[in-house]
Amino acid sequence: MVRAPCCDKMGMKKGPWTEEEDQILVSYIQTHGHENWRALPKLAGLMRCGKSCRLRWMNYLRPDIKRGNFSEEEEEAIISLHQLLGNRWSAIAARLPGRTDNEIKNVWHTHLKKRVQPKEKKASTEADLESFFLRTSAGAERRAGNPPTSPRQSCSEVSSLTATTAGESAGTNGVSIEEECGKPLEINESFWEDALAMDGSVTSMDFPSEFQGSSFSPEEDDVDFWLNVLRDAGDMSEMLAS
DNA sequence: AAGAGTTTCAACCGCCGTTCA
DNA sequence: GTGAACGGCGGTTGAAACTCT
Repeated sequence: MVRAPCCDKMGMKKGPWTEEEDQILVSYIQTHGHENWRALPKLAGLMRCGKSCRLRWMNYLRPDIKRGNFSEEEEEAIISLHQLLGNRWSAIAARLPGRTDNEIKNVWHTHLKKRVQPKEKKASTEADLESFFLRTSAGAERRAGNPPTSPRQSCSEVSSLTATTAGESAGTNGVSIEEECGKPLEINESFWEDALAMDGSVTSMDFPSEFQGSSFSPEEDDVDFWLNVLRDAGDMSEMLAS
């Protein structure tokens, strides 16, 4: 079966947006919102595809968009996040307020990619992931009152870890990291509080050093952030192992 | 000054996951 | 259970701007 195009292409305008089109779109969204992108252009009187309207709004017309060049701190954050998340631009953008996935993707391909040596990148990412998981596992053991485990886990062993979301197997307020031959380790709010309390800062977890800059310090109570990082790191370790 | 080559970035395309009838 | 509709995402394109010769 052939899927229908996202909109009727007949008569739809393409290419750069004019100031007038921008004003129409902004005015319509401010008044009516954007519950249905497909229907929006017709209702607003724009000869544009709904997808085109959404892209224009999301990337350029939203009031919370930060314009202008990226700061050094933002660029460093992108490089660090890219090492961890790969080409998941929307996930990276979610950590940089006011920046869009498209903008980050562009700045990566035009500036930042050149800065990162591919071999060095892979090696450091593996080391960072190993260190990260060692610390998180150790933290859970420590919290459970068990002595630190040894020997060290290899990166391939790390890749056997899987994260499951709260409610699936770890109760109502946590994420569990299940090892292939061990009991589930519960990663919940208390875990992170304990980890943060090790010396009073998130950097004490030995999380990859790039994340320790002041421009990229999540709030200590931002548990969702760390849970997402954990899931993302799990995805990344699988990719590295393959 | 002008043509060629390079860089930048807004926008498009097609795929995927989710929702809903 | 199935397929259409839709939003969202990452890859790619191409015109404009810029730099070099």
